[in-house]
Amino acid sequence: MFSKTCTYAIRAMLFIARHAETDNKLGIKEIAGGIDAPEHFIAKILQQLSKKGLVSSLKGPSGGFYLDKKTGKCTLADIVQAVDGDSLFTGCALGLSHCSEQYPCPLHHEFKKIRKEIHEALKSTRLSEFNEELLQQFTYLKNR
Amino acid sequence: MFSKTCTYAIRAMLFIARHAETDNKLGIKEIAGGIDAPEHFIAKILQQLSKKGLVSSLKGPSGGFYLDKKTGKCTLADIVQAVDGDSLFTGCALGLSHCSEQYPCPLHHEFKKIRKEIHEALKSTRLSEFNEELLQQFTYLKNR
DNA sequence: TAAGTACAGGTCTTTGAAAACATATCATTG
DNA sequence: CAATGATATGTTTTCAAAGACCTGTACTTA
Repeated sequence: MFSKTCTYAIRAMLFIARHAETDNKLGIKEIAGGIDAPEHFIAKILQQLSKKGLVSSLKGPSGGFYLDKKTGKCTLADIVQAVDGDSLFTGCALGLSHCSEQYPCPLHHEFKKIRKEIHEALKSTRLSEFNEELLQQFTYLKNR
Repeated sequence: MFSKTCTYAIRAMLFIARHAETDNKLGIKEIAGGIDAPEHFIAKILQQLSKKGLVSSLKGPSGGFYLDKKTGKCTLADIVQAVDGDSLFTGCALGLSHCSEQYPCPLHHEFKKIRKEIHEALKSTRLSEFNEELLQQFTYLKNR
């Protein structure tokens, strides 16, 4: 469903949401260790997200990544779009470039609804909400 | 959503369903030309599907690929599973190996419903049905 | 208080593996 | 034998991953 890069991005952001605040920033090593992801790869992804304003960061000693009031409000849809683009939400399931309402591919109408549901689900989920939810129920981000 | 191989497979099978019958078999060249796919690549995919019994084929002069009563009944879900496996239907959205009902990832419950819908949509669509539908409405399989 | 220095994110380049695509050869059948 | 699917192997492209190096921040210290 998502690209590997995208799943790492989501997991990293969820990890940050759970552990980091303005006065408690997380280093790349901590994040990579916390979600079992390659360090350099997660660094690259987070810098990409930071550039687009989805996560806050600070250089220097005791620096790191964190969420403030602004960045904490970003949705999972924002993350997916920043990493994978919006092909998941708008592209043709069969990869046909000219597929449209007027000239639909055989799967067009079936998948239009499903795509919308996926988009809605991701749009309605803010990182700030996960923060509490994650503390309550048992949800893992590690892969081993 | 699907891999590139998978979209080619679906398009090829839809093309066969529309044009081929037991007494009118389609060669690889015709199929490749009909859906704008690389010839040898589509051959490999169809042989894979043929091996798994999703499409009928015959060697020799005036041979080719076609659908009979048995193969015509296969669903789009069969094709997707044969090519991409069933990771799309069962795998974790975040790629977590231990994600389960008991230890769900943060997206588990949201996506369980969506996955099921995708599976249902693909399962309920038989190639034989598309045959008529395609003849009625204007649906393209080419990409240029 | 202003250089110096260590720390941590940011950028760019290179490597490695896998997916996508192509070529050549073999096997089957009318 | 000729047409056509089956198989095996090779090439290209893409993307995940790693490495080396740059830039900004904050603390130290004379």
